[in-house]
Amino acid sequence: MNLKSLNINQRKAVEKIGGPILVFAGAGSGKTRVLTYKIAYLISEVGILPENILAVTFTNKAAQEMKSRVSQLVSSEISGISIGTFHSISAHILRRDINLLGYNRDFTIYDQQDSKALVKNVIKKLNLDIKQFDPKSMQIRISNAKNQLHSMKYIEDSIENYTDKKFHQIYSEYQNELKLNNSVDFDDLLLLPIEIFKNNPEKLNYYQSKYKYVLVDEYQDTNKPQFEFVHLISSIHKDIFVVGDDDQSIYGWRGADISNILNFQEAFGQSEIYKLEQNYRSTKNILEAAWSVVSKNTHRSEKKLWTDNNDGEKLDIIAGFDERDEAKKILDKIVSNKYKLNESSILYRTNSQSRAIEDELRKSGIAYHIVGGVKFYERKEIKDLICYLRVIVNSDDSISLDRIINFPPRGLGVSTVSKINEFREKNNMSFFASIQDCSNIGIPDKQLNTINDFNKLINKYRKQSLNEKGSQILDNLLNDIKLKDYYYSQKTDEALNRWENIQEFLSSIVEYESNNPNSTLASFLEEVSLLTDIDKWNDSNDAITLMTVHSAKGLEFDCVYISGLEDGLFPIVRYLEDTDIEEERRLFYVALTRSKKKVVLSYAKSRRKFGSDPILSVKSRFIDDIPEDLIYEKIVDKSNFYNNKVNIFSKLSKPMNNNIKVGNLVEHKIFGKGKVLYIDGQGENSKLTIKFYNNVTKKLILKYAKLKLLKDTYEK
DNA sequence: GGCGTTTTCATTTGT
DNA sequence: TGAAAACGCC
Repeated sequence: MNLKSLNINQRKAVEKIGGPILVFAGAGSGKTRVLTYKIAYLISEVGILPENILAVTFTNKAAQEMKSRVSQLVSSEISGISIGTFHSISAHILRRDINLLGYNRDFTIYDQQDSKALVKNVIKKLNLDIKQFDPKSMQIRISNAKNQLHSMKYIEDSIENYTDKKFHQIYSEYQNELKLNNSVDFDDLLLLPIEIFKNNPEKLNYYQSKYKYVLVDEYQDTNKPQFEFVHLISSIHKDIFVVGDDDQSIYGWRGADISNILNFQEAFGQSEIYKLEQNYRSTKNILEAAWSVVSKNTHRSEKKLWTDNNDGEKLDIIAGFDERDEAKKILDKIVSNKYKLNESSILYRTNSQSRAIEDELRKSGIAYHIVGGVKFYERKEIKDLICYLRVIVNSDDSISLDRIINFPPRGLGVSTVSKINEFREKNNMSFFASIQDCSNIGIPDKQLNTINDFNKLINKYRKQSLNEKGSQILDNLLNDIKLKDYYYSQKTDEALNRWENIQEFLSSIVEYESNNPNSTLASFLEEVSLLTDIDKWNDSNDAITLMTVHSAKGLEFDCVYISGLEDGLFPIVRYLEDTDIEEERRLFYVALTRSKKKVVLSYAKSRRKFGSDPILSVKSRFIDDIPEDLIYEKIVDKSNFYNNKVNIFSKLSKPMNNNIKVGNLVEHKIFGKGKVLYIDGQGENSKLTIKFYNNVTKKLILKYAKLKLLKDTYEK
């Protein structure tokens, strides 16, 4: 095999066989190339069969690309190879073996919305106050516990107060309910295979000998369960090859554990480490800017990217008066630039920032596509149909059943449903099982008849699903439940639009079936829950791409616009305590290193948050970290327009009665004394985050809060 | 008891 | 801005 196109370190990493290998691969250093060549080398030079290789990528799209590149290199059939994300690989293992844990193979995969709904049901079932135990934060806490591999026993042992105690109850009941529903959440997808391996040595043994060589991409973003998974599979043969870059670790909030990569050697034993430090992607100026940011971090492995590329263009900085003006100025840049639209991307920290930019793009007629945000399959009208399909495949799935039992409205409201729920809780049975036989629990005849009709409908489709295609089932179902009439009768644009989306959904399942001839309805549902926007994205259309920095990981563009560079937004701050500034810096580093040729940084001097009055903002400290000599042009708003607006602001700000700063001790009429943790914006509209002495944290608008400043000293 | 309408309230990032 | 909860009408 010809390895001439690899540099010396890349080549060493590819040719080294036997034992654990860690490749530190900086941004743009040819990481994908190394992985692709490594797999091809294993197949064509070492003689390992494709079906004995497990390669884990970060997105499904990356998996597809890697597969097709490898097959080009080896010129032989590789369809037996396992390439995919942790979640899709785990899902496949569970489809085969989940019965060992007492679930059945038709299990549903719950997204966070479903999980939250289940947590909420559990809280209600345990008669706890929904205000005191917020379903969303309980769900996050459960997810964190799972990502930390905390066992139920551990959680029980570390109960310190009432909240902990109730949390333990909620978590444990949540897990019971999941099983009763024959459903798994995203975290279970990773945890259950590990449980299978631990309880069934012969299964572990099977996968250990099936996957003789294990490769992991983006290793810096693996969490504890993912580590455990690959560690178990490779623990005998130790043939594991991981690639990553600690500087690009941006998923700490999701449990990604940077020590996985930093402690690789300790975990896997005697191993080889290679460093790829030559960057082939970006100009010197971009790399230097990126370096000036990330080198401020203290927790990182020592390395510095370099490049043979030329200096290239310097960076531009744009400041808009507000988010709309920022967007307009970005558009001006896009128009005057020489870079192609499909080689350009506008990045932001939060999805909500896309709106202002989208509006301006639409006005000026520039083509764009947007990745992320509210996903297609999460739209209400689509999710409703998915829930029908889920119930048809897995009738134990109560969360989905709950969603469709009265959609479209058929006269089964809250009181009927809660009667059924009481009944099923008493008998610890699934929702569907309880509607089979609920004639003696005080439901009026009218509703009872409706339930029977609904029951017949579902059973009809359960039978159909055994030999009909999913697309056919969906088509029949749409007619049966008269959805078209339902939406058309509303006579609103929104309803018509929803019906159009449903048509699109129908064609997506048709397309899926033609691409996957042996597919089932269950496999379609699995794909739907694991596929992300980025997996479907392609840059072939002549359109600019809008997405979050997180979504842009692994991608590259000629020209990258990084917008919303304001303190508090990027780096983002909620509560001072839980902001990981180093991770924010890495995120900015990832954003910069997406660019090959040109970087444009932008911020707005004021910004509206969900339609409210504008709040003055301050330019990001990250901009100040970049040396002046790397900046070409600063387009700062000096127009009268801006100055006028500023005057308006200063007028508004006049009645400001005090100068409250972060760290000050203040007193509120109702909440009492507290410490100012964070101030969002400036002037009387600024929003203060205050932690009061009763341990309650509140966000208050300065002009309404009527705070008394008690102590004007900074506390650490 | 169901269902449409009004009000509230919350926003990082995503498999 | 948009979804979920609370409200109030049939």
